[in-house]
Amino acid sequence: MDPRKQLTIIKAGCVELIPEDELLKKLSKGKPLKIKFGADPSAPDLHLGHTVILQKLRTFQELGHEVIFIIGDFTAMIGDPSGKSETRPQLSEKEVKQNAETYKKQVFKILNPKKTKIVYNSKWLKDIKLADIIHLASQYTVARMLERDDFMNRYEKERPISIHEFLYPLIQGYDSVVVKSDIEIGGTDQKFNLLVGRELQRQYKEEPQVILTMPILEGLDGQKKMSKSLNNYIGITEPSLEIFGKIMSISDELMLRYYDLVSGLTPQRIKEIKELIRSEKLHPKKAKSELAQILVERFYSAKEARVAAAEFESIFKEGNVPQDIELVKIPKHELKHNKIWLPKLMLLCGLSDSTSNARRVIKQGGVKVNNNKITEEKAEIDVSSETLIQAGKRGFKKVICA
RNA sequence: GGAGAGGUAGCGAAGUGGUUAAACGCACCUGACUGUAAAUCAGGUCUCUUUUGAGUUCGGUGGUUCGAAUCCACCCCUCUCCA
Repeated sequence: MDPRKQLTIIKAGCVELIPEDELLKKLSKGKPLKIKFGADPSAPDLHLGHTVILQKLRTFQELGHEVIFIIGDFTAMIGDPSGKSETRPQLSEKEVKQNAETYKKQVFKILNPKKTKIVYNSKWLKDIKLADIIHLASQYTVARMLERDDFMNRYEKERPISIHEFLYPLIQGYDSVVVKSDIEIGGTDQKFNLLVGRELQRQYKEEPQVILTMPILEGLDGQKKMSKSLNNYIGITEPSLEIFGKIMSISDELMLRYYDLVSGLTPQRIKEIKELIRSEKLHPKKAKSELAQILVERFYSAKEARVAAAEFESIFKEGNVPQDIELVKIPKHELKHNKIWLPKLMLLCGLSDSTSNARRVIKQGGVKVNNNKITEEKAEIDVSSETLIQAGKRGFKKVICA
């Protein structure tokens, strides 16, 4: 494809492309480019936030380029401090390996395996010599390290910065040298690291990579970045109804942001949708439902998306209960004359973390048993036959004695 | 190595001997209203206890005291300045 056309497609939705003219030059060579993406396997499951970049990588693949997917199994042991104002705990080798496997499996929900090369950076890092590291470290100064936002912030706020954290950008950059990447892509919080890679390639007499940063997706709260540890994420392996429901619960404002970043629609189409909402020709709830369907379709199928949408309506509009509810078996020894104290039951089937909490929720009117609201915390429930327990808007469990 | 500052519940931050399970803000949960949106209002947020109550919390360990997050000792951790 014409390099200029490619450039336009590549630029869509990205925050920065540094430098643009170099990319155009690389594209003009007419050869497939190596697109580097480094994943930190400390987060075992992929979520919607990761897909912002993965979709872009896929676009590259569709344009005929090759993705080098680096699993930072070695660097994970350092723990990139990006976006966090504190040192991350170091992971054990075993944890890292497990997480890396999960990653590998999930990534191909989006990427084309034929155009993806997965590599572990421990391959070239595990035997690296101290002398090499010293040489590498000599390429950068402390002052330049402190240019990085989160280092500077922590420095100013008198928060600890460990020396080994300085190694992270250096080693990540060294990966670029090793794989001879043409382009490296990352979130905006990775800008510094990506630039270090570019710089190092230059020092090691390689052609410097172009860097491309993508926006960071906000989590369900609309404030902080989406991450598993903040529990504000939508996992791509979550059940379809769960994904659907989570999208429906985000704010309208956030929905527009998600349209921009993860809908995969063309910029013109997104603009149209925004305009329709603004002029009240399209109800925000409808727009949200459409977005939810797009996403379920992406991770499952069109059919699954329709089913999820229908079921969602059935549950929340008509007050029905979901089709598939986990059935929890209650051991006999917990029962007295087939009955069990409700808070205890909620604890056993996972609707509450403690009986204290269960009691609170009951008192607040958030619990239904077989569709009858129970506000008496002393309630004893007969579980000799299958019984439906609801806690809050989303907690559904069926219980029966084993 | 020397001098100083600091470590309180998910986070931020009060509290400097007793009515403090610990103010306040954020976050989160439940209910009302809705579109499972936002805004708003009401209630809640250590654990156990089927009401009464109990137990464990304020970096760690000991101590003083009728009584400690608050006082003392030692230890661990963080930051700043000096070397």
